[in-house]
Amino acid sequence: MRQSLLFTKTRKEIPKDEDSINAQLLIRAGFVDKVMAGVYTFLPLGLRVFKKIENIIREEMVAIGGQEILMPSLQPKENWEKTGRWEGLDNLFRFTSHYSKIDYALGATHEEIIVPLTKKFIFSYKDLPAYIFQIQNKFRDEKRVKSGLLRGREFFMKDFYSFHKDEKDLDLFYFKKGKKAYENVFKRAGIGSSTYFTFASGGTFSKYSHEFQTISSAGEDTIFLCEKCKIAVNKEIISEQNSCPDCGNKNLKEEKAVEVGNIFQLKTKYSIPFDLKYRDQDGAEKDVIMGCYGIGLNRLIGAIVEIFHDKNGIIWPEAVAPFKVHLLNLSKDKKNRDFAEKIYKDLQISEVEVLFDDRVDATPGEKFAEADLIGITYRLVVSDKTGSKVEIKRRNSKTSSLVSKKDLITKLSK
RNA sequence: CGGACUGUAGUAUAACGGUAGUAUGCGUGCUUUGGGAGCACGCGGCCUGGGUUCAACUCCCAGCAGUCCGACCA
Repeated sequence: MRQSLLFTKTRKEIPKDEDSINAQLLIRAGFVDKVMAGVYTFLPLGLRVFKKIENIIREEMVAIGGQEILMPSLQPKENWEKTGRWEGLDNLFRFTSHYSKIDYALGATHEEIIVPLTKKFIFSYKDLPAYIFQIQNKFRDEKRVKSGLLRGREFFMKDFYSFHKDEKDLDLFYFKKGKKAYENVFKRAGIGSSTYFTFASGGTFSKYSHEFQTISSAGEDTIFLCEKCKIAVNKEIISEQNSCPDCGNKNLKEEKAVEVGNIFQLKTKYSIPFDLKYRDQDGAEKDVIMGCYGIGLNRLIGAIVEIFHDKNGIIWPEAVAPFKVHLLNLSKDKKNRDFAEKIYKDLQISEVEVLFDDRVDATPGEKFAEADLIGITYRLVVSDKTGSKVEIKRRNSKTSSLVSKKDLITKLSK
């Protein structure tokens, strides 16, 4: 993409209505625009990051057997009444149609839709297990939005639901596959080393739910972690569980963290209200056992920015950067400009994602400052100084090197 | 939901009970080109409603909006 054609612009000034680092940098660099408190538009650069993350999550969900669907945000009141959450969930957005006077909910989560859905297809033990997920926007009437992208009123979530014939099968999937898939997602998104499998409250019929907490001072949760086992305990249950659940270590380290994922064993909590049953081999009718697994995409993006930035801007992990390389042409000389154009084309031919700062009216300082702010992993520079070579520098490195175009393409296209 | 603070050009800010200033941005022209470059000219603003006052952007009240703290977070 040519930067000269990008309709967004970067800003020098810190937005006065954002205190959090993630929102400040994402707005300044032109990844998102704030519409109102807790609601953001994804701009071209931000949407590319979003799609990178979305694809990582999708691949990992498909890898454990997930089948992707897309459920609606607009939902009927009756379904929510069946689970007692029409009144019971205080951050559910509810409203009445002006024409029909019918009540609706905006989906805060999708158990109320997916369980009636599976009731139309799951009848027998032969239909189980089933794994279904979606990546979709959620609405929650938060009493207080905060911390930029970390807690909003509308946000995207990957919600995955598993359906099992018994608790043993759920357990097996939950701990062996579900948990592993989440670890893969966070590892691929670049935050694996700072993310902890965390015991938390909220288990429906099981004692605990499990969260994936990534260490950050911007986090609203406090966790106590066992560095040896890479396991943590949320402060909310620390009085009943004050040691590492794995090794019994009582010397836990206190940290602030962002909850980037959460998995629950729902068991029969939603299958019973909707009467979701199956016929077992022995002819008996039994309740379907469920698990659910969520990852907030906006929050994950915000957490990544909180963790990876410096005073000049964002430092995206390569797998989620909007582009792999940021090519800057600093020269006005036609020969050098043509050389930069050639590199741009060759990178595209080699399928290397590239943002090309081809602007003629921007100064070198401006281009460097914007490149650092945007935070793309590799910065390439063509200028009067680089001659027939190209300067390459990683965003998180202080040093650069000069390479030939051929070596450059080879290095970047693998 | 309770509390605190804040609303001034696109953005970030200043001052003042009596003509609203600066930076940045945007437009035009010239100069400049390895860390948000320079000069000149131009464009553009007091959240909404009420009250006090001769006069309110300024003081008071309410509303709306935003941020932060707390509570809440299936």
